[in-house]
Amino acid sequence: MFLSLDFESEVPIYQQIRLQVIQGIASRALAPGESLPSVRQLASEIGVNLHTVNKAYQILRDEGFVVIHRQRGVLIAEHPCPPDLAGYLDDLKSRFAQLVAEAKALGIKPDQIRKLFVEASGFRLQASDS
Amino acid sequence: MFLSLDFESEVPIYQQIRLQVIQGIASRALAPGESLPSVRQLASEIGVNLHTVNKAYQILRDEGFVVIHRQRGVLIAEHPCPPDLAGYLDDLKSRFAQLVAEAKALGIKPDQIRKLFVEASGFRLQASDS
DNA sequence: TATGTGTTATAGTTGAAGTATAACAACAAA
DNA sequence: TTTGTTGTTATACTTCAACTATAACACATA
Repeated sequence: MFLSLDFESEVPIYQQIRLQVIQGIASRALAPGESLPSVRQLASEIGVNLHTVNKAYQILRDEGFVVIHRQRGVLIAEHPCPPDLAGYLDDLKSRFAQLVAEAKALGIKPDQIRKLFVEASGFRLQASDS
Repeated sequence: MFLSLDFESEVPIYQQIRLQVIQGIASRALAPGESLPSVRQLASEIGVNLHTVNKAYQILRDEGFVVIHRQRGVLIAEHPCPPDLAGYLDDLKSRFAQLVAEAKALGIKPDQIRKLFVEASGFRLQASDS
């Protein structure tokens, strides 16, 4: 599979799995309706326990990224959506604010912060373009 | 002091301290050269152990936010700056990218993501304004 | 019936987070 | 000199998250 794990990282394995599945959805590498490996299959593939993979899948389900059918397995949701949209947007805004505050506190110029955001997001600055 | 801690949070106490000091610097509530409470003083104030506060201070020092003098205590750096600027910028960009990827994967429209970033940062969209 | 899903239960190891005490080194002030 | 304050270090302990290991269960399908 497409996963690359770092067992030395301070980021828990189940979080690394979660993050990369999310990246896969965002980059269209994982399409709606597509099935993920079973918990046992993925666990065996990456050399971790069944429960570690299961934890990642449970969180992805709770967050609205995937749906889980008892026999069909774990599928990318047709239209991924957070259960509490307003709450999610508030939270996302807070996380943006924390990143920006940290950069500001370290003397990074607003122009550069904006530039990093644009590069990271692929968005154009101006509303005139896509 | 200005700290508000949540002992029920999954975010470690030393991280909460760190985050709020950073916010204080970014918001100018904490000025360069200003001194923070001593480890014992702050620990007693918020009802935690000396080592928990010390851990937060050590990290803030390693990240370039504060300087620590053995007797003068902990001071906000005159010009806070990450020890490895290039590495920090790369990391910041990755963190932006992860937030954006997550929002995209959840079907949040680019316009709304951009709007949240603008609101969170206080920046204007266009380069024409400050 | 056999196999492959996710799910649940139990028990154990490892390491981070936090606490509790104590002591040390360095400087400032009484 | 003595006292007090600073950060620092050391040790030991508790609690809990992360992860592992095994086993069993419920459900659907081939």
